[in-house]
Amino acid sequence: MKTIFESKLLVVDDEPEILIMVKKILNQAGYFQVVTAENCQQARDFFDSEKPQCVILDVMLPDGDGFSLMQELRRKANVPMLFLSARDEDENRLLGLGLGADDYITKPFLPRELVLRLSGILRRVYQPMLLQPNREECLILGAVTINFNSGIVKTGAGEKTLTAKEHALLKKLWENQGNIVTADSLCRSAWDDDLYGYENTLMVHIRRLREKIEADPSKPQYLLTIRGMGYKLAKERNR
Amino acid sequence: MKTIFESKLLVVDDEPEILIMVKKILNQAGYFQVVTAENCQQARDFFDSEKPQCVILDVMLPDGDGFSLMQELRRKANVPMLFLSARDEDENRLLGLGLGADDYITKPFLPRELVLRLSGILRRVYQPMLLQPNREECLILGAVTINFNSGIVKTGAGEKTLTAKEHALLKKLWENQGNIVTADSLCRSAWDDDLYGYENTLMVHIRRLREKIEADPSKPQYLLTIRGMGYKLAKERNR
DNA sequence: ACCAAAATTAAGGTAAAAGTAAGGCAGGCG
DNA sequence: CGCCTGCCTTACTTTTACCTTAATTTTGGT
Repeated sequence: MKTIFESKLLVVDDEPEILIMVKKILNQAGYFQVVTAENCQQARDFFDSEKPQCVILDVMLPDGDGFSLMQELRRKANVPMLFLSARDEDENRLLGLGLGADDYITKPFLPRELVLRLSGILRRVYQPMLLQPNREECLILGAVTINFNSGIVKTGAGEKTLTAKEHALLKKLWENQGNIVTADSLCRSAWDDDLYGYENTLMVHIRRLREKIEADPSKPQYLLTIRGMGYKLAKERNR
Repeated sequence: MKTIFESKLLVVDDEPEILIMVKKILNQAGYFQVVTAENCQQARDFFDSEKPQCVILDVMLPDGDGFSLMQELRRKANVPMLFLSARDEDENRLLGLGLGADDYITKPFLPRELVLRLSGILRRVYQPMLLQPNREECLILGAVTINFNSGIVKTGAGEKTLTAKEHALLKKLWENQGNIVTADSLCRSAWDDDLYGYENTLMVHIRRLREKIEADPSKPQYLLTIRGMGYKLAKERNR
């Protein structure tokens, strides 16, 4: 299962500063891979080529209006769409919601609110059945059990505790279990800003993780290296 | 599956006039069967007996707060929950959304907006199958399945893993499945700059790919050579 | 039958990743 | 306030998996 955390997200707005701001907010949240467009035409092109899992769009665009664009894009793929609007006009808000927008956010908005509303929608849309807040967040790999709530790794031998970085990295891998996760993507989810020289830092952390979850860290069975591509948390015991 | 039109909806608020108003609005909209509660205890009882498909609740309740109530109810059944709040306080809104509320509406609100937001959420939650989220990037060739997310090739015999170059080449071929792809075009998509003496390097990689996806690499059925032109990934099994 | 294009094979090179150890920094505690 | 402890980062060496090269063989079209 893919998670919302690899979601590609298309943001359409004609104000560059808004694009930059939204992109920054969402990159910090680390959940989304953001693509931006400044007008309807760009949006159409990106929508076709990038196949985003969600769209945020302004009501006013230089070459058309957001309402029509939403309807047009929705015909191609029914992904969630959120409006961003400069003015808080009741009429527009009702129109947007009436046309099936998943939310309607007014500028200026709180960065965190944007992230929360967005992840709420994505969570509902893409994992509707899985939603069990407070569920025990456990990853089971053969004889090893990792509890993300407590950060404890239980092996046959005994218990170990995950450090903050290990926790973040392993969670990201878990969220994409079975799929290849790039080093870049891992770093972005575990570090706030860019990590210089991360090539190695990441590896050291991977190594520590392996020491905690693998029987033989030199011959990993779960946390696998995909040379030239990234890392992967195997779904099943490997071999 | 139940449609949204038969949805039972639990509204929890301690102000009777709000309850009456919401009930009236929603009954007029005609979509919902509304059940009301004035405090946490009633809400719990109704929740258990009526099993509503959605809950709207106030933040302030006489015998507890809406946040805790939401978490408690959600543990029982993961239905969408919306907050209604008297004051528009950023902090509370962020808290509510952060705890997983599906929306947070401030009093006073537009009747129509409540209906629209509610039906939007219900539509998303209860008809999620309309979406095709993150479709699995899979190529199926007869008995062989290639998953590009995990980089795994599954055959009747077992599983093999694609290397970075193989991954890039096969993806390019897949994108042009059924059409001839020139050697040059393949190289450009798998290598950064020009590859000198690639004629052969490419062939070696093609060979390796065939070993992974073909039953008999010497008699390819899918990854075909078009002499003098390039390669082609067959759409159907080639005799 | 001839020739060019493509396939095959195996060996060697190389960059990516692993491994190791030491230094640095922050948070907790006396 | 300063020491201590644990975690994170850096720098460097070693290993290895993948890629490339090169030399030979096979194939298919004319």
